[in-house]
Amino acid sequence: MPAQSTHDLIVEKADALFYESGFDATSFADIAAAVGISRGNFYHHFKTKDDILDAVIARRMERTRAMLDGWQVEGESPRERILSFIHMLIANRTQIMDFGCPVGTLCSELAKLDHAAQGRATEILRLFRDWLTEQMRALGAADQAEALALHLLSWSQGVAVMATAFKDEAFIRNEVAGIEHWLASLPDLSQSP
Amino acid sequence: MPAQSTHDLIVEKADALFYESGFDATSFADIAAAVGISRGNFYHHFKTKDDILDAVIARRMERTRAMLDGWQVEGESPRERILSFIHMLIANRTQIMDFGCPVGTLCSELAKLDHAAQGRATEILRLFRDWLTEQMRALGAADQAEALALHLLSWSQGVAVMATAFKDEAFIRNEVAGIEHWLASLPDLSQSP
DNA sequence: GTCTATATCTCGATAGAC
DNA sequence: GTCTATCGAGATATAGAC
Repeated sequence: MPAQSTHDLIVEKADALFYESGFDATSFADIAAAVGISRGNFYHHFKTKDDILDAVIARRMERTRAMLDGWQVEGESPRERILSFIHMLIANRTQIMDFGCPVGTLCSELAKLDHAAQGRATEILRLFRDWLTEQMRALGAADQAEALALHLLSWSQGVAVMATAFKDEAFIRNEVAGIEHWLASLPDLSQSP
Repeated sequence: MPAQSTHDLIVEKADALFYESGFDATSFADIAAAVGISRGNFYHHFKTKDDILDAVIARRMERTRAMLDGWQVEGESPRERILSFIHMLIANRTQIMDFGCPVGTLCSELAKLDHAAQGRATEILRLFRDWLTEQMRALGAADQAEALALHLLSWSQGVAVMATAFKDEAFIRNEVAGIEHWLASLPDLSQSP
């Protein structure tokens, strides 16, 4: 494995800080301190804060694609693959209770800032939507596939917001059980003629 | 109606700006400009920015209580009252697509800022939770009442986040129809012996 | 590619005249 | 109760030595 470039290290640390403290509240000094370089050195790699945001969003896009590809290969059925998505809420529960969903909270913040990158952040959410739509279609949902995908994505976003506000792990587990029950109740029409 | 005091006017304008731009991104200068007073005059009314936040949260608590009381009086059944809650998503759809839910986004932002007022913001959400729990109990949900209330609150939060990200009014209407269907499917046990 | 030093701006907050 | 003037801190961003 090659040594990580300063450029990539900045993006990695900025990604974490934007998640944990928000984009606006994270300063160059915060990122520089996390990376271990001086503030001045920063501008050799990124000219503006918005450039870093673009790089962070691009990184999240890449990693999301890789994660979805992994679930696609590992899952032996659409239902199993959708469960991989759902179980993110359990796997990341501690971080979610502290900072919410990385994508949902970024979209909400950029909306309030009326930031130009708002559309690019939504693209990450669209990756999930399209992947889930594909799984729903494989379940035979046909023209209902996208609505079901959006509903599931929305459900997970609601759980994340509530978990952050109430810091309630039992609520997360309860809702995840509810989602699993809902998924199981969806009829599988893919074997029909 | 008495003339509105400068104090109350500051809180009203700050409330709107915190919603539309976020707490952190809203400066004293922004609020002062909206109210039409100088920055210096500000500190006669509020000593710190956190004091304004506390006043804004208190205002939202009051107004939420008043709204819930109104629904309680106007609604002729628990089901009707719950519909009043659900239809907020339709009535406020334009603002929600621009800025999300005022309460949910505030809780998320304060969580990332690790702000001391985080718990007070959650109290607003708790008002909705407890009121909805009461309605569910009136429907005969008994020990499931709070879980149903949290589920509905979570559902609405998810719709708000998604609506903000995708700017999709059809999605809101679709989900509201789904919530109405879910509500109608809940058995009413309140008439049972 | 990394550093120090600095410019400029805006922030929250204060002092004091009226 | 409202204003102007100003402080110190910290923000983004730049210049230039090494």
